[in-house]
Amino acid sequence: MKVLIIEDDALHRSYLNEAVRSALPECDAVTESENGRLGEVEARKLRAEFVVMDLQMNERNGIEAARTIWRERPDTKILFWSNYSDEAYVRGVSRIVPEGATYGYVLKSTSEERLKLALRSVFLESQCVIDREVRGIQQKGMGSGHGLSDAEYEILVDVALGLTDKTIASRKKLSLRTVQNRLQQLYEKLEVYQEDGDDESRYNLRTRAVAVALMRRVLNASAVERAERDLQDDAGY
Amino acid sequence: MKVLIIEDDALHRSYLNEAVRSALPECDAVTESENGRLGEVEARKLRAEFVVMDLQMNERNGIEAARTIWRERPDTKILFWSNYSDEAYVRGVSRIVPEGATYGYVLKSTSEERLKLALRSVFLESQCVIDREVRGIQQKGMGSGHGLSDAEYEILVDVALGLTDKTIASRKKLSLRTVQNRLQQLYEKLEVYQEDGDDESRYNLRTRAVAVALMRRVLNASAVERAERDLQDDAGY
DNA sequence: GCTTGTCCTGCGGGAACCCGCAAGTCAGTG
DNA sequence: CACTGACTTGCGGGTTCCCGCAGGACAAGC
Repeated sequence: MKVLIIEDDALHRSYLNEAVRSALPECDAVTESENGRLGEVEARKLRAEFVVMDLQMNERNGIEAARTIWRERPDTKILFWSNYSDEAYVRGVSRIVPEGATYGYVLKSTSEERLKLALRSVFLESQCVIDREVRGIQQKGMGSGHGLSDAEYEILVDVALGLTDKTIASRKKLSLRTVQNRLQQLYEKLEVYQEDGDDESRYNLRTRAVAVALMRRVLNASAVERAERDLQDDAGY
Repeated sequence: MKVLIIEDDALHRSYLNEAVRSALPECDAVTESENGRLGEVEARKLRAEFVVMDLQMNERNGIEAARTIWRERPDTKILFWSNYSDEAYVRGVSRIVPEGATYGYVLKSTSEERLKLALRSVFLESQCVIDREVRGIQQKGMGSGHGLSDAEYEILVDVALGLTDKTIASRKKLSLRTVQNRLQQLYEKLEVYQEDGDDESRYNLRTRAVAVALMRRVLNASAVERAERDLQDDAGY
């Protein structure tokens, strides 16, 4: 049994290494990669079945790395080990996990015990392990609360990229008015409405929406970057 | 000599603690705080003269914490120890360092030797130590390159907050046209211009600008949050 | 069948935005 | 002094955005 670790922080990497060795005595080889890009090639080379990785990495984001790893080998078992339970990350992960794949998502703040437990559950028992806090975020997105629906999230991303209504419409094959309708739903969800009080302190709803999304951690820079790359791919087909 | 450590990652915290003790034998007390908010009160309580802190923290960002610490005691010596050299952080720090204060900025990726060296230089010799990589970012901002001037940066932040031209104008005591002029400078600097090719793939310049700024790491979520708080303070004076 | 709810679409207008043109201020320089 | 360059302001118009109103498509339920 071989395990691949992808993590750009040296301290965390060695901590993970130790945790893996101690939690999985049946593991006879642990390989380390320092970022997403290297991790991808390493995974390909090793034909890795078991991966534990960070999400926020400089060179290449964990989500992108996981996406290509899973694309090449959908039955890879991946345990995400992240600092944050931001909606942007959680949503990013659930967007790319293939049908029936097993994975885990634990926070770096959890105890060593739980980390080891998660390693065993995910790798040996093929059981999905999601930190309760992360779970909460996930539910909120789906539930009736002030979470965004998929349609709303997609338009949010397009707006955050800086596209015009018209461009979004043609990309998504919708009429202009429909796009604008969804935008209005988005504005309601994000509570970006003008306090009808005095004249001052009015917002540009469009940019205000992305500001609020950023502050609520619904969106983050890497989500925008991923979307940007998809956009470029689209354009230069 | 007492040193205060503010860092929310447990591993990094204990690593720092060890580094401080070994680099500064004259240090007889090391205190740890797990986030910016707690760090502020601890600094006040201890009347700390020597602080080493992370920048990116959940509860309260390092920049905000440093700002209040320096406001109460401008001669505090602070060593920032961060994962990133993003322009947003670097600019955020240089914005708040008081006249004549001594501080340092080293990346977490540097070797233990250099960290210890920085600790001694900043705390004992009152010498500013800035990682060469960080230095590079700093220069780029000032220099003639495609860095943003202060005026441009400020308007970028206001736009990213979602304010309208008119609101920005009245806040900054400028005419509407001036604001729009600065916006155009900003668009040039960020190279946000329509490829005059076909009709499709046009951008909404305003939101596109913040997208580009995010991707270039000129801006990040915490910068927006700081600005938002300042804005609220302004409004509810 | 009728109703109710949800989603897409068109029209139209008022506001905001993007931006070229021109004129004015103010500093520094020959 | 005139001249250049950087910054500010006003005007005007073409475009995009925000959004109310109204109509149509489709599914679910009394």
